[in-house]
Amino acid sequence: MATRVRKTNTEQRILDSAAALFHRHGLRGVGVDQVIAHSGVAKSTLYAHFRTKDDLIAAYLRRTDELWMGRLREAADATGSDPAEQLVGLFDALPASFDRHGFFGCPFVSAAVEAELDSKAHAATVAHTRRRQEWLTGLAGAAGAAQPAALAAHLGLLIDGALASGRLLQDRAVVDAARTSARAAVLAHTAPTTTAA
Amino acid sequence: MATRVRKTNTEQRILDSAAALFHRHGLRGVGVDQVIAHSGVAKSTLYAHFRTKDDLIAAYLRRTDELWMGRLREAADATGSDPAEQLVGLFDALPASFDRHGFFGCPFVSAAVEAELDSKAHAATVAHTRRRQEWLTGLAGAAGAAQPAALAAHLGLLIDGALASGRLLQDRAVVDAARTSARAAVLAHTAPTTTAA
DNA sequence: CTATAAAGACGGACTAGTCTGTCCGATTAA
DNA sequence: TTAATCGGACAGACTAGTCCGTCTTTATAG
Repeated sequence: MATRVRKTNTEQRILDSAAALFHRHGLRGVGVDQVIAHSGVAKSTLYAHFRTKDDLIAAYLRRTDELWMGRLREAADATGSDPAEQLVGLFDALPASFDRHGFFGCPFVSAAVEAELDSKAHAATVAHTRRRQEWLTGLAGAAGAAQPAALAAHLGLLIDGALASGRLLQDRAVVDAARTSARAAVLAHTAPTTTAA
Repeated sequence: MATRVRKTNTEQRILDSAAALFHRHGLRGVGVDQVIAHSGVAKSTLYAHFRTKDDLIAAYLRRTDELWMGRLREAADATGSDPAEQLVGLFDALPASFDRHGFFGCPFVSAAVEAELDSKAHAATVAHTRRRQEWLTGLAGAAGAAQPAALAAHLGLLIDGALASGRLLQDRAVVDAARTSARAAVLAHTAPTTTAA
């Protein structure tokens, strides 16, 4: 028990440092030496918990996926029980992410840029994207969209765009633009009479 | 003259290789040795033309900026002379980019992820983003938008989102979604009666 | 209460390879 | 002659990952 607790603490400490560093400087921009220096952990300890740097990155991305999806769900739920409203409300999670981590964009877009196609890191970004799109597709279906997957793809584009463009423009106002587009897209896809792409 | 031509040829050859490699594997994922191997140029020649790797990256990004802006302008002009139509038509340049280079996303988003804040590469991404937004803002003003800069930011978000999300989802259908949103945004911003964010 | 054993973490040297950037002599062409 | 290029050796810094001896904490047995 006690050992289990300590072990968890160390792993979390490593992952906390990894998250902070990877998010700011990118995956390839951070060496394991920087991670151990930031976390105050011995190199051998890091490698006792993570077999390779790729494994460490994958673990960081998995934890980020959980955090990220949790915030999206929270923001969606906070708007009530109407799925159509939730699809718009989830965008409230974005500015909070800006404040928390700085204007450094979406960790998964960054990872997609930097990870090799055969790495566990790349697999983790694919898994996250799929999870997110499945969730969005489910909500879109509940909202009565004629083509739930198409609406989900549209909303995914708006989420990724808000983070990518927000980083390039260094301006969080793009989040409002994304929400405006999201509302229009949800309306167009759930309109009973008119059919929209 | 002849020397000027040869020099230009060599430089172009290096930049061609750099563009192909950087676009596929990222800035940090490509070493100068790979660039010289791909271009068939001696290392000393590369360093005769570009003082550092950062300079090479910045030159690559400047050339990409010109290419990129050129394609956007072409696609916009191809739709006619109505600025509002042009703002939607420029999205036709996006799928062509997918076909040409593969699903590797926006070079400037990638560069923003990988470049250090004090590098020339980062400065080049900022310059490109600014150029693009100024052009969009001008078009938005000509189209009669109440808040040209806001509409431009909205369209920038859709462009970046289409490329970022297109890469994550590996699906070019997002471009259509982006264009749909763009049309709605242009209409909302240029509607004489209703004021939209 | 004490002795012992196990587990986890520490510190840092070390290997082996990659990276950017420099330098020099030979080659080619105007 | 002069300018551009080539080919490759080279330095120095950085990289991921291994290994080993030591320390501290905790659990257990007597």
